[in-house]
Amino acid sequence: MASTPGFKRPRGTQDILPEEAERWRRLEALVHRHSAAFGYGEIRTPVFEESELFIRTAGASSDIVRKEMYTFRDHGGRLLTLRPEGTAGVGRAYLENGLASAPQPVKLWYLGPMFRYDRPQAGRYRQHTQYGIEIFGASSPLADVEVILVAHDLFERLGLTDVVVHLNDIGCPRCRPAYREALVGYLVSRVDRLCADCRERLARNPLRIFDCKDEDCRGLLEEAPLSVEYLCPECRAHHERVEEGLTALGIPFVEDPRLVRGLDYYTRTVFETVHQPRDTGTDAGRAERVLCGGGRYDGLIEELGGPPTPGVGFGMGLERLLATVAEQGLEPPQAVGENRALVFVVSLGTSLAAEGFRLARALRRAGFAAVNDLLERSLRAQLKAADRAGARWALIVGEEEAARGVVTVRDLRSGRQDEVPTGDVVEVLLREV
RNA sequence: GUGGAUGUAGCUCAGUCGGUUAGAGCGCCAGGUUGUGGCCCUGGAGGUCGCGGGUUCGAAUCCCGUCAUUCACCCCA
Repeated sequence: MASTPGFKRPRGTQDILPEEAERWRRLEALVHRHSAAFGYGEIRTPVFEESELFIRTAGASSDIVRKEMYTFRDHGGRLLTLRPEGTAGVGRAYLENGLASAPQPVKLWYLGPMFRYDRPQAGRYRQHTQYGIEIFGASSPLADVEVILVAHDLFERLGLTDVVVHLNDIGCPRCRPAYREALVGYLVSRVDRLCADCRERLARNPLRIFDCKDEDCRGLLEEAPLSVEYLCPECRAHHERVEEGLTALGIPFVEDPRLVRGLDYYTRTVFETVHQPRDTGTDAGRAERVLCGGGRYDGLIEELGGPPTPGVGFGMGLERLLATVAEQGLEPPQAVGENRALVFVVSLGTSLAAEGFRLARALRRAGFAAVNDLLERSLRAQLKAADRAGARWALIVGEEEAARGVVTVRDLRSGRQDEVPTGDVVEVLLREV
């Protein structure tokens, strides 16, 4: 990264240049259409909230709260935090705007930047973009199924295959204590075989031990009690119906009894959608990518001071999604009506520059993309610029044309050109496009 | 927060054992063609060698620190 200028972008952030920005625009447009097609409404909430909101919902013991929040005090002394995830703010907005009294379920989607003070790595940034959906007011497993379906079908629309859902159920406040006790009981008697990290987890958040990559810990966990074995009858039935739903819809999933989530507000269903390339050939070292993570959070709204309200949703990392799409040689689909042929208006000499602007304006009003020369360059240089810009036509206005009230229309693909009366140019091009 | 690798032109990279004006390809600009793009030819612009310090007669090159990128952890999207 050469750095002639004195300023550099902050660590873990990105500049998105025009070519890449176009891919973003297409993906965002697709997300918009896709969400609407499922009947979700867009919600836009602030990028910062009271710090307490995140502490309360994510949990004081979560990594997000312990070390990843961008927190600051404003001039009024308020303690604020750049949002590290989307659900808390949406839940807050749901309550604050009386959506609890709207017809249920309330289905919302959002897209925007999230901030976490992480160490940057492949597919991980301090500012990243998340697309997420939330369903409030639906306790049925059908809602869980739809949430997973929305993600699955988005991947399908992008042409991504090799995507599989990892599914688990971590129970509810009624059955989790018993499970937690069983797990801790199992591990406490074997604490000497746990790695240092896991000993700490044991006290703070024992479920997280399932995330450990240490071989000894993993071996120990082979025999450990699993949350699905301790589900109460209601949770068990819920879990089974989610699986039935996925099966009925042909959504590939695997039971992953060791999948846990980092945030305290999850109940019952937790899932991750993972992309794992089929060819294990060359870059086998590349870790599988978690594109989407989510689950059910029936306690969230109550935690925020609202009425008991079930919720399910997911968050999806768009940087990762875009990177995965690119790796697979795919492009986000173009939106209809997006592509307008580009016309380059060549004007020769200072006296005709205004005519160049006028022609370009007329073309834009007719729906073309049109640019005109701003450097007063030679004909040769302007045509070269037109070529590089990928223009379909060059319109040439020089002394000779101006004197006769015509413009030269050059087709840059074939090299053929004709003179057309100035007033007819737009019509002629419209016929050809 | 931990460990490894890497920082030379806009981009991808050479640069020998420490040696004098730091190079190539691509890209950019101009000319060859005073009104015709792509191909070709010629020329040109563009560099605090990431930054700071140290060793040395002399540092892109060696040492230390720092920042950034990247890979693996922690964790997550």
